[in-house]
Amino acid sequence: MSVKLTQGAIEVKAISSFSPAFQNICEFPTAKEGHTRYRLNLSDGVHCLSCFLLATHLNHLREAELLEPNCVCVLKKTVSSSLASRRVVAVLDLDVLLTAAETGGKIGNPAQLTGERKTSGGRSSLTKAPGMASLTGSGLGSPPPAPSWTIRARVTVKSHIRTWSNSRGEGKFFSFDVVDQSGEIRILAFNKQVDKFFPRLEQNQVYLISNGSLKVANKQFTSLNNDYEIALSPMSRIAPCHDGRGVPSLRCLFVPIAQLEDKEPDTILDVIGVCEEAEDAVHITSKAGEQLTKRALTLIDCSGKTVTLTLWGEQAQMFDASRHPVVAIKGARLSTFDGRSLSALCSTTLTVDPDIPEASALRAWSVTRPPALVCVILSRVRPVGVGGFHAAGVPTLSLVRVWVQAEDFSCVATVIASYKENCLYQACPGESCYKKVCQLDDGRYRCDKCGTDYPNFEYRFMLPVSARVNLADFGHSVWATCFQEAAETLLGISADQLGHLKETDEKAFNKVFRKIQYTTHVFRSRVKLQRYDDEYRLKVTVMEVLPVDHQAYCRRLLDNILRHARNVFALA
DNA sequence: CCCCCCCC
Repeated sequence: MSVKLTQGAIEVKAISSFSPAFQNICEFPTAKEGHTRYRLNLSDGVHCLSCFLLATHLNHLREAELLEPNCVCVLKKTVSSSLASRRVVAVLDLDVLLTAAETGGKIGNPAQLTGERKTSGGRSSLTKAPGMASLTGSGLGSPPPAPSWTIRARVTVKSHIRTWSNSRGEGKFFSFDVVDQSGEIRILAFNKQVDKFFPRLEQNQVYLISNGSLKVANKQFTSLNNDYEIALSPMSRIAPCHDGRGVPSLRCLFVPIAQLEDKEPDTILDVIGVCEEAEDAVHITSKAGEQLTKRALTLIDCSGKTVTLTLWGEQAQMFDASRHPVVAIKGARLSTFDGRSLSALCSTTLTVDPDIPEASALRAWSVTRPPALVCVILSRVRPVGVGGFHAAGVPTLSLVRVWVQAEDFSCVATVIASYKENCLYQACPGESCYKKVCQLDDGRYRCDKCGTDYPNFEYRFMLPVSARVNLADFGHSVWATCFQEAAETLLGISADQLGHLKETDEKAFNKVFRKIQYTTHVFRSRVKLQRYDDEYRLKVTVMEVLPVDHQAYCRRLLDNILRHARNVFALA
């Protein structure tokens, strides 16, 4: 097997416009704040250049020894730029065409180029700017070179102007977050730059931004996926850019709700979930005597876990909780209240029904899941012991919740247990009464509801069944009660006949129950949340037991989905 | 150079 290197490609500036094949000569790992980045020295057979920076999401290639010296790879996606008069090519995607063993050594005798340029300019992107700074070696101790990049990025959130006064002086400040296709970064403005830039910037607009200086970001105060921030200087320029094509609107790194309990308190993080419940906005007075408006939302995600998110001020008032929207929250603070909960900050971005795959997945999940899904409310889990962590991560108190739109639902479930004791009761024989009767001393049966004594009674069912519901990504067992018709269908015997067996043939009676164990049916059920003192319990009643006819079940499921979708999207 | 962000 042989492959041709793309001779001459190393010298081409517009390397990102095609997919050259290069041989890997060697790589240099660089460690920065715990992250390893690999710089590659690549050869086109004539020249080699060590300006190729492997995107960290490709580190596994190197670490799995797929990208070893002498292998040949094709660069499928790159972004070129030059910062500080030095060329850098970020490698975002590559395929290894030939392994080192297959090439059998270095191809040709390539001459090493330095990648330095006399002129520089062009457009940079957000992930590369920091990479550049580390590659030029202009770290602490030497003055940074004059920055010459321009980024085209969208403002996702803009802070208000804040003034400060402390031992280090006083001044005013605002910041804004921007995204482009490569990443995100926070941009800071102090004092004169506040006056100059604050009025020009609008959320969601795209700008060309140049001439700022990079500084290391304090991760304690941001959820942005960038180790750096840009501070604007008097030389900085910001111009509106009317071509926003390809510039995304928001970048989030969502933490599943179930994982919030593993995160450090006070972390700033991103969460997405369906707004299951929303309190009304309420006015409160803070400890500092400030009048505040707050509103608590309950978010739920595919894990079935929920978390409380508190919104403040305008965000609390403006939020429309009807129709249970998907809520993406970027940069909320994790607190330890009630186990774990979230609080929005001024810099928090809240997006309702965002046009992102995570939202579609949640939406699909929320309309198809059975309404009786049992949820542990993470926010109600009280920490045990010190430090706010749960003993062995086990929730000590959990409540069950019913999906707020609870109503009839159908699911396929398998019987795993049933109670034969007391599954039959002696019911009033009066028409459609069904009230339990008491035997009198004279052998007759009294119905308190009808106020009548009868010579006989009718056996009727009140059959508790534990059924396991299995859907794509979860399994729950639920105790449900089958009344007359449902129980007769399930057991395949009338209450009268079973009552007769109970009195005459215990073996045959027991067999009826053994026979239904591990059988699978469609259960059309009704669910209610009932409160017993301090405890909530789900009350599930089986309305109808149907054979598992997959075609019919799918139709029913589809009806369910459509019905829920109509509720959710308020379609006609 | 900010870093406050509330209430149960």
